[in-house]
Amino acid sequence: MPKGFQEYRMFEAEQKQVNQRILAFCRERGLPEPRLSWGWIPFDGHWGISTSLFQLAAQEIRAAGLKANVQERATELAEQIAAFLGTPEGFERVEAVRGYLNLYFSTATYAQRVIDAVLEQGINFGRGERLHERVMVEFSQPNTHKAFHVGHLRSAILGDTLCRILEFAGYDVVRANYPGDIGLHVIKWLWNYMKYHAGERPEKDITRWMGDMYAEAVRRLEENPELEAEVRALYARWDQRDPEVVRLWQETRQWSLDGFDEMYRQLDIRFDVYYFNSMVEHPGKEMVDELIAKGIAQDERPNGPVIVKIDELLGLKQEKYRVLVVLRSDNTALYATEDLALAKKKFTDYPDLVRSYYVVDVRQSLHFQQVFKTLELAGYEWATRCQHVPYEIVTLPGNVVMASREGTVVLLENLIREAIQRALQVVEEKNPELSADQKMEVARAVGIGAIKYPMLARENAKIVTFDWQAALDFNGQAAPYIQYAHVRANSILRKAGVAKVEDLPAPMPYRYSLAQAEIQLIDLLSRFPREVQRAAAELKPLHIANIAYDLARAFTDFYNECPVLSVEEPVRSGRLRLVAASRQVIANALQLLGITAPEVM
RNA sequence: GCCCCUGUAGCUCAAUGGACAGAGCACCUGCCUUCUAAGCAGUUGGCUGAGAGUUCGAAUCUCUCCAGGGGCGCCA
Repeated sequence: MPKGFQEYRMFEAEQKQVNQRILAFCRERGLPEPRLSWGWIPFDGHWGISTSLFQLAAQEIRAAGLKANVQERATELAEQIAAFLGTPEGFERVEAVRGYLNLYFSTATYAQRVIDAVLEQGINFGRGERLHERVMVEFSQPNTHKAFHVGHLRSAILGDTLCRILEFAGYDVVRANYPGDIGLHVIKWLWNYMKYHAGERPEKDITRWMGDMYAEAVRRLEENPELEAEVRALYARWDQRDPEVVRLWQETRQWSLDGFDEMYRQLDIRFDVYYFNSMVEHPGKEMVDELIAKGIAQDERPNGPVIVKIDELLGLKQEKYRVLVVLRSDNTALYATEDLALAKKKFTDYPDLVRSYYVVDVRQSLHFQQVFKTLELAGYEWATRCQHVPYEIVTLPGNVVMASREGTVVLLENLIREAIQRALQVVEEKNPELSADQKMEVARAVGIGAIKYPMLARENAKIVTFDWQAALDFNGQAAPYIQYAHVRANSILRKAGVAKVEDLPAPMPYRYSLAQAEIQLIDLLSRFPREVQRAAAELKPLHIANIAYDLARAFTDFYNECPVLSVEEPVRSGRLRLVAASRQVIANALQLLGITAPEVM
């Protein structure tokens, strides 16, 4: 649990006070010290804190060595405690229901507290106190000289959102990219280019062009396997750092990087630092030498590779980490070689990292466990601060894995274009009076949001199945629904002449009787900071996706049931402030998801 | 053979160890002179893969099965 977690509970003080009283109650009756776990009342439209007394009842019965009915005793206790508490300061009502104790907040003051806090803190509502702890998140490791497809999107979106959440939760975050800019795939690409396309340059759709060129190279080599020799020769030239090859590699690599930049820009994803695969090739080999010198790695060259028998070194009887190959028998580097050096480089560049996260496909779990354990064995104290954040892949319907070679890919460029195009059609239909620029702006927000949301609104460990129909469906539980709630809130405020917080009515206690929808909405607003901390602690954007949708739904209920502009004072002012607060928290949640909150739709 | 993940409504997914397991999609029926219908209301839909255990209480924790997916010495 991050430091200061308790502070993110908005009603901590009240809860403590009630806890004290219940403690006094127990002492008075000679009951065991209760261990109460407080939660919110789990019914829509009910607002307050709640605990069960089953545990206390069970404790008591056990301590006394009695055989009694816990359910009945808990019910009794709840009733007795409710009577003992009366109506504590700040609460409106206390009720005992079947072993549960529910304390309802005085909405007049608590509603004001929540709404005022949101409006005062604005874009910072929900932001955790700065922890002065730095973490690095490595994500979106795209291969240059290849296509970028929807399968590659999850690491990019998940990583970006985790960065946003961790930063908001209070961490100093370093966003790292790790492009695969060298390797056999690059050499094949260069070979094809030099032989058949010398001098050509990509005009537009750079990434697609790069991908097509790679596919062409693969096809040529499949059709004429004897050409492999040329590729090997070219790889040798690269290894010698032949100036012509290096120059061409640099130039063409940049084309890919330019293409990626364009996609990152459209997706609103940025990086603080780029580590390139090519940067860690030689340092990795040096680390392998070091491992051999330390007696951790075994050198079987030239008849075998350099390996680390991790289980043996740890003295494990059962296989767990198995054997990691850290260098090929021909002295060429593997991913493992490079990952050793990369991990070290990260901590050399940022010695104060408390965590070094790797947002990478779950299939590489064992690989990372091996690499991190090897580094630990080599005596690097920071090795235990490295952590793999696994996620499941994106497949096509029928559990078809996206693979460029199989032609089973949805190119990101196509998806973005289609999504925006489709969104534009819908805007034309729904809101024809907007200007062309506005329509395009909305279409981008909606199209990109629709792409991102499904990748974030499920467990990291669950496969996302991509299908066009679902991706382009803007109805229901999806980003546009949340964006639409934001737009509706915005619309009310606009009509009320509220352009900024200062235009709102003054802070006020909510003395009028709040509708269920209002209570539900305020309750959710108050939960947002907790969800931020939870998402950060568990590394799960899902929690933010859920609260964002819940907020949108609660606001939509409110919108349908509670008129704002046409209602009498002081209800009008109170609701106006609630609308402004709702808009703010929905916007904050969307911001964490990397989804634009539009003003109009 | 060893290890990891998943199994909840027809489909896609939620659910701080707690109160009647909830949404969306799809299907059906309604609702635009009232703050934007990308919306809302209603109807239908479940022995949470099976079994045991821990617990006052299990979709959630443990174990054993079953089913599906993934990983496991020179792929990335």
